[in-house]
Amino acid sequence: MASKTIENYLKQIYLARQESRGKFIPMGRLANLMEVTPGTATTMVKALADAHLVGYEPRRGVKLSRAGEHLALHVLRRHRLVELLLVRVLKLDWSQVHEEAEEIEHAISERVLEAIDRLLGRPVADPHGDPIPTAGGKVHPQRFTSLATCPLDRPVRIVRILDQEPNFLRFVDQCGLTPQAIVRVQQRDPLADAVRLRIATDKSARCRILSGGVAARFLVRDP
Amino acid sequence: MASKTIENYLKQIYLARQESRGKFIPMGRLANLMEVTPGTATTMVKALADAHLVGYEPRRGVKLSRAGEHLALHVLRRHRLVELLLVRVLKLDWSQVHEEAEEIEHAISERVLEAIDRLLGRPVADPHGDPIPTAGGKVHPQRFTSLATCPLDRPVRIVRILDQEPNFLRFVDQCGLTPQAIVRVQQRDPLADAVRLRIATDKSARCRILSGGVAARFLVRDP
DNA sequence: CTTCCAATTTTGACTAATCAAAGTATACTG
DNA sequence: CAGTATACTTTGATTAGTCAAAATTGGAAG
Ligand SMILES: [Mn+2]
Ligand SMILES: [Mn+2]
Ligand SMILES: [Mn+2]
Ligand SMILES: [Mn+2]
Repeated sequence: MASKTIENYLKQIYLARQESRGKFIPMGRLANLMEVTPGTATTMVKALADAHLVGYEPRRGVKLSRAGEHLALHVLRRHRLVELLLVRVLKLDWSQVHEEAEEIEHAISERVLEAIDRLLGRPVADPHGDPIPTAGGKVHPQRFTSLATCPLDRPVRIVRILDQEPNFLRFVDQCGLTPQAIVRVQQRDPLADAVRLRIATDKSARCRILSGGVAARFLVRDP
Repeated sequence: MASKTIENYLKQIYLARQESRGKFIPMGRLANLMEVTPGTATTMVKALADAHLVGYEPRRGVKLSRAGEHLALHVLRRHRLVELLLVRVLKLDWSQVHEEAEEIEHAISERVLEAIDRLLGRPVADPHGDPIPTAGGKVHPQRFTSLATCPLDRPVRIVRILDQEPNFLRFVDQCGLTPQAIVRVQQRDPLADAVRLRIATDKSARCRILSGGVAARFLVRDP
């Protein structure tokens, strides 16, 4: 069995590659994500390479092998199913479940995972809208726009939040910008880097202004 | 935070002292329970003593300090609440939950624990009838007899099984000797070391024969 | 081309947890 | 009481994961 440490490295490498579409993750980036010194990351990655879980090219970076990606997806599946269990069954606040799942994801067996999946009715997304990989290790590729890029003056449905930071999530909750909410972007001001929008379900007709960077963290699709 | 290893040692010391009422647990016994070599147990216990979690007397053994017992009870609380969650909510077989909880008990926070406790309605016993320590670290002292010692020909209620071994628990399930079952001991033969009993809920009026040792693992009280 | 810098790798050291095997003390046994 | 068996402790070594600090390198800037 892969250790907790190994699982965390693989998951982090997987997630890092999602954003920056380049094949290799540089060591400095990985070290930052794992909150270790660069030397530690280098040492660890060489060990992972020996175990054929990653490919490593000195001074270029690291990328997952087939086996490594497979393992990373399993960890991600556990993480996201646990998050959903914590929210739906144990009624924890969605702003907190990421941190909790970070530990629990390493402690549950295939049996327990299957039981959670069954209880929740084979869900396809976690509380933040992040897709849950299948038991076979497949992720349905999402091609969503965001509040920073979607068409103006048309209602769209928020389907995913690309941020796990508790304070940010509490803010999102406050605004009513949670997944499933219907919103309409009214205006974008590129120079001010501002996005003005209205939340359909908010009767008070109040507008919200978000920066472009924040708006980009809300993925949306047609309602 | 205490490591997983430390939590397991403390819990094992606590449980070992329950049975053998002597104050000190000998190193050999602890090493066996922890499935490590005696030298490892000695080394570890000396570290625990330095952290004031146990008292250690060379060649006599180890016992929990106030702080150590407190921590052990917290681990036990997590373990037993997790077991109950797995059985009641996730519908896992009670023969398997002990092993599962053995890992999960180290991964859940106070927040998650409280949520489980709330969801389950502040239960006082786990699926095996083992008492769940309170958040404050108290255990209600149970004074039960067992099928090996209870009066003959009187109905009694099974309240606790002192064994976590999956095969044994499956056998218990099969017989219908699970907690809450009502049984009546018909006869004891000390020489043959045999206990004959009937399960009240079993219409077929079949008898079971258990050895004295096995019978002693079923704690009972008046129905 | 040289020079220099930032990112990376290497080196040496440390902690937690473990084992094998050698040494020691206690308890039993005659 | 001496001799031995058993339980325990000590010693030396190993593995996983980590950091600090020194060494290296690949490229950007002049
Ligand atoms: Mn994690
Ligand atoms: Mn999530
Ligand atoms: Mn455990
Ligand atoms: Mn139990």
